[in-house]
Amino acid sequence: MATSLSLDSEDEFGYDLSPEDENLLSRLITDVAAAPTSSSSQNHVVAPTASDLGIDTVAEEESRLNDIPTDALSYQSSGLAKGPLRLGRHRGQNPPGAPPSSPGDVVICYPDLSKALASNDRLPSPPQQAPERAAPEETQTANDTRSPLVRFRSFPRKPFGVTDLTSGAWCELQYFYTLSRSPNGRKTRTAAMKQGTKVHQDLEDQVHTTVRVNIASKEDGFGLRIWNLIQGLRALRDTGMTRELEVWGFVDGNLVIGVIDGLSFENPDPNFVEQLSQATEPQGQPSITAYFPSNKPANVPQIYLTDVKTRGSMNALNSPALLRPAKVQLFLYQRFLSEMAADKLDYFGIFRRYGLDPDVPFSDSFIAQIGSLHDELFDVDMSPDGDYIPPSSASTNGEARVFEEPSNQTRASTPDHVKYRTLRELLPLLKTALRDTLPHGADSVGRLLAVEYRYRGDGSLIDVIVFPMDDRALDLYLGTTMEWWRADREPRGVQIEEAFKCRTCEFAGDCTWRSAMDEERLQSTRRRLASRRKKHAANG
DNA sequence: ATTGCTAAAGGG
Repeated sequence: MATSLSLDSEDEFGYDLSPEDENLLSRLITDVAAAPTSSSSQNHVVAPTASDLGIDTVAEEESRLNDIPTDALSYQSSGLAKGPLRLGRHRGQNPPGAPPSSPGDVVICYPDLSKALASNDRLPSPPQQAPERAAPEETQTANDTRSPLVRFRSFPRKPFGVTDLTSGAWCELQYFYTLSRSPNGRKTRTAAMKQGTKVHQDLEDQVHTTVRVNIASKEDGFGLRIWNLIQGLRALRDTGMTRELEVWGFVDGNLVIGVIDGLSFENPDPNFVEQLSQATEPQGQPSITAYFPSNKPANVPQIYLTDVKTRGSMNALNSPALLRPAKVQLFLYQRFLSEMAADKLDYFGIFRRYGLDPDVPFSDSFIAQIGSLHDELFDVDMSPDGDYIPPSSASTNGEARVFEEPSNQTRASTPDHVKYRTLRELLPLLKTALRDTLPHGADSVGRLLAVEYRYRGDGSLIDVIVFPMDDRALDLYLGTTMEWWRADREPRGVQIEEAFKCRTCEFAGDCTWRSAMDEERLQSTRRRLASRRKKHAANG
């Protein structure tokens, strides 16, 4: 095809892919399959009729705080909950301890976990600790022989994010430097990134409003994330679209977290369908999206995934190098959501990875707060005749006796009524929401993916790039990118054709890649010259 | 008004 990955045939950069693999990999770069679609659909600002609450993410996830006595840290944190935009009525009050936040008047107030984090995780050593004879494991950050996977993404550290897996599509070495050299293992935020965050926030605010929820345990925290997911799925089903939906999946047995920018029932490019069927895997069962008359794709409503990228100029040009990480990103989202829709996700594996006990009851405070947002949490109204049903089953293990004090007004709903008290009990509700919104399993998840380029100035739509899901390309990419995470090989720098990336890289100064590359080329040239000399000698 | 801190992604 037009451009290969520019893998040098002499393997100068350490690649040793088969021609077929090489071809597949190159598709990641070159397959800008669709011409940019018109921007006619750019004002589909969804009126947030808003029966639903989508609760935004939580400051939890500090499962790594495990080795620190949690009481010493006074593990009292909070997360953000998002509610409908126009919320005429308020059900219930904020529970005691909760700030007087109301939808529309959003209070963003994160707990200060920095000390807890610093002492346990990211920093090589606690600052107050004497430098004398520091633990050898803590000091040798430069020549640490452990794999990046073990060093940076194993318990009690946070799991993989989709970003972890896509960053290598830009430059593996840059990401490795980010992980190992940056203070918190993350990239320095640029002004462009901050603006991009704001554009994303503005978009999300069109469908959600923030409410704050207090978190008293890590189980609370993950419970909130599940509630968020449920509410996001319902918003998708009820309004046709939602934003910032969290998805989970496993790659090589590793948990990976992702957040899908946009989900909608609207096909990003209806004319693309025929081409799409050719891109799906030929073997295996014929996809329902195939063009055979018997399996009309139009009969199955599908939700389509979008990722928003903001640009600094209205006439932003898109190079394949820029698109490649976004493709991997959307491929991963597509796969994860498909697997969740097909009920193939191992939720208890997720709990295990986070060190969560699926049977630990949510905190009283958390239940009260969620209960004020979701009536369904309680089964008060669920009995057919409206009678109060004693929680006989619930009290069998004694867990129902959480409130022993007489309940006051805000605790009118006793835990006896609570239907979803634990992560385990919450799971069926999530599975139901997945079935309701994606009733055809993986076939409910569209295989057409879109990158939406928006102008950072005002968020207006610049361009949309549409491309099909490509499982083989994703598998191939994951296979190669996991190699360096496992330390089966060194992380690679950019190809020489993409050296422009180094211009904006904060590690360019002491990056060894270029000199190493020069050295390799030098030796390669020497080899070539040597063999040529031999040849000459033989001939002459 | 904007920044840092949890999340992930944020841009190039």
